[in-house]
Amino acid sequence: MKFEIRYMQRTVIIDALKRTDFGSEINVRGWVRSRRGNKNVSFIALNDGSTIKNIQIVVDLEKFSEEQLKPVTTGSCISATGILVESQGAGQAVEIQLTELEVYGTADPEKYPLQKKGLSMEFLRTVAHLRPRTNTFGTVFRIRHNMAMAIHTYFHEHGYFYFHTPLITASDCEGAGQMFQVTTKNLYNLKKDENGQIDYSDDFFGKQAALTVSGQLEGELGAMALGKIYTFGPTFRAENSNTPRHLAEFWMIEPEVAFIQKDELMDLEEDFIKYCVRWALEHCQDDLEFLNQFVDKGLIERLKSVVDTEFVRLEYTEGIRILQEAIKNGKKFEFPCNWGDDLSSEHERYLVEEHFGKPVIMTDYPKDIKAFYMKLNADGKTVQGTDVLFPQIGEIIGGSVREESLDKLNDEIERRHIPMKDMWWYLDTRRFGAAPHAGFGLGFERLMLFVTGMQNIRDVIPFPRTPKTAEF
RNA sequence: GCUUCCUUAGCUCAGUCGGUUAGAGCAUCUGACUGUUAAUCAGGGGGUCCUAGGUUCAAGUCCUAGAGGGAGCGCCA
Repeated sequence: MKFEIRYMQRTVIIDALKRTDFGSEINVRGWVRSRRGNKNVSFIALNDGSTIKNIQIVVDLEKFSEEQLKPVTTGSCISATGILVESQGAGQAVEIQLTELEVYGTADPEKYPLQKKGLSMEFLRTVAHLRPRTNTFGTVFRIRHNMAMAIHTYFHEHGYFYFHTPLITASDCEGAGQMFQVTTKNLYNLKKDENGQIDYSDDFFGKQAALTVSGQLEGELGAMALGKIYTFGPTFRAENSNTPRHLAEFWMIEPEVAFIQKDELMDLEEDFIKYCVRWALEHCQDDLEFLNQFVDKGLIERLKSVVDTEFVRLEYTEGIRILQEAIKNGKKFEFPCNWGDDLSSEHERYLVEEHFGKPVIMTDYPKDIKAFYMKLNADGKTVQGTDVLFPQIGEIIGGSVREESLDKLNDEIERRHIPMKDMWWYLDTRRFGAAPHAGFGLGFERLMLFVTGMQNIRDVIPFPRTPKTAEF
C-alpha cells in the first residue's frame, strides 16, 4: 500500500554533508547554532548532533521576510527544506538554499543560556540539561557511545559473554568502599531489635541491602561457567570523594576470565585499552580533531603514542626501589614510600609521568594493601594484583589474579575478620570445580578522560553524581 | 573528610591603599553592510558586587559565620 501524500524525508546532517547530488531537494532538521547576514542574505548554521559539523542554510531575503526569520535564533529548533548546492563560501563544501522553513521550537535569546562562545566547564555543569547541545559535549557524548561500542565489540569478538550482575546487593564485604543503602523503610520510624539495632527483617529484601560497588564477585560466578565474561554497568560508591577523577555513580567494565595467569591478564589489560583507543582514532576523527584543537593540543599525539607503546610492567618492589633511588637523588615527596606502603598519587605520577613517560602496569603488591581475593605469591608476602597506571588519570584499571584455593582464601578472610556469612555462594566457586582465573575493573569515565583529554570526570558523563550534587 | 583558592552584568573577567555615579570584552537589542564563517562596524539597554552579621564617617574592597564552585590530598575505578 502506497501513501499518496508526498513528504520530505529528513537527511541527517552527517549524511547531507557527504551528498553530491546538487540541485536535488533536501530536508534537514536540527538546532540553530547561529544566524548572521545582511539585508540580502542570511546564513543559518544548523546542527543535529549527528556530527560536530554544522550545515549552512542560505536564506534569500527576497523569498523570506525578516519577520519569518525572527524566531530562528541561537538554540531554536527548525526543519529546513531546500536545494542542495555547492557552497560559494569558503568554509564548507555544500549548503542548502532554503525554500521552506518550519520552526519547531523557539528559544528566547534573552534567556537561552548557551552562547556562541566563552562558556566555562563549571558554568556548563549548571546547565547540564542543555550542555549536550554544545560542540564540546556533543563531541564527548558521541565518543562515549563509540567507546561503549568498542568495549562490547572487543569482548564479543574475543569470545566473551556479556554477563549482567545485580545492581542491588546484600553482601557488604565487596571491600571496594562505602555503599548506598537501599530500603523501603520509613527512616523516621525505624524498627529496632532488643539490642537497639535496626531490624531489617521487615525491609523489602528482608535484610540490609545496598547498591553495588562492583560486579566482580558475581562476575567470577559467570566465569566459572561460561569461561570468559564481562560486565558493563553502573556502579555506586558513597565515598565522600571530591576530585576530578571520582563519581558517586559511574560505569565500570569488569572482565573475568577462567584459566589465565598473570601475564595473560596483563596482555588482556594492555590489548583491551589499546583496542579502545585505536577505535577512537579510527571512528571519531572529526570529534578528536575538535578536542585536539580546543581542549587539549596534545591529545591525538598522546592517543597514537599509547597505541604504539609497549606498557611498562613493573613489580611493586622494583617500583619502591626506583622511588627510593629518586629520593636519594634529591626528589622530594610529601609522603614516605617504604616497602609495604600504599603508593600515593605523587609516587604513581613520578613513575608514570617522569621516570618512564608511559603507561605502567604495576604488579605483585604487598598483600596488606590489596583486597582479600587476590592470589598469594609463593613468597607469602605479595599478591598478584595488576593495576594499570596512566599519565594524569592515575589508576585506570585495577586487576588481579584471584585466589582459587579455598584454604588460602579462608585464611585471608579470617585474618582480616571479614564478615562472610552472606558470602557462602562466593566460596562455593572454590569448593566446586575451582579454577585459576583472573580479571580486572576499568572505570569507563576514566577511559573517557584519557580518550577525550577532558580534565574533569564530571564532564565525560551526561549527568554526574557527586557529593552534594544530584541535579538533573 | 582535610588543605587551599574563588564567588562583581546573561557569560568571561578587571576593579589600585577602604573614598564621588562599579567598568571591559563577548552575548542580547536597534541600525548599517550584496556571501557570512566565533562575520564586521556604530549605538542602546542590562548590577541583590553569593548570603547574614560586624568594623568604619565611608565596604565590591577589611573581619566572622554560612552557602555554592574549583584545585591539591586521602579513599578508589
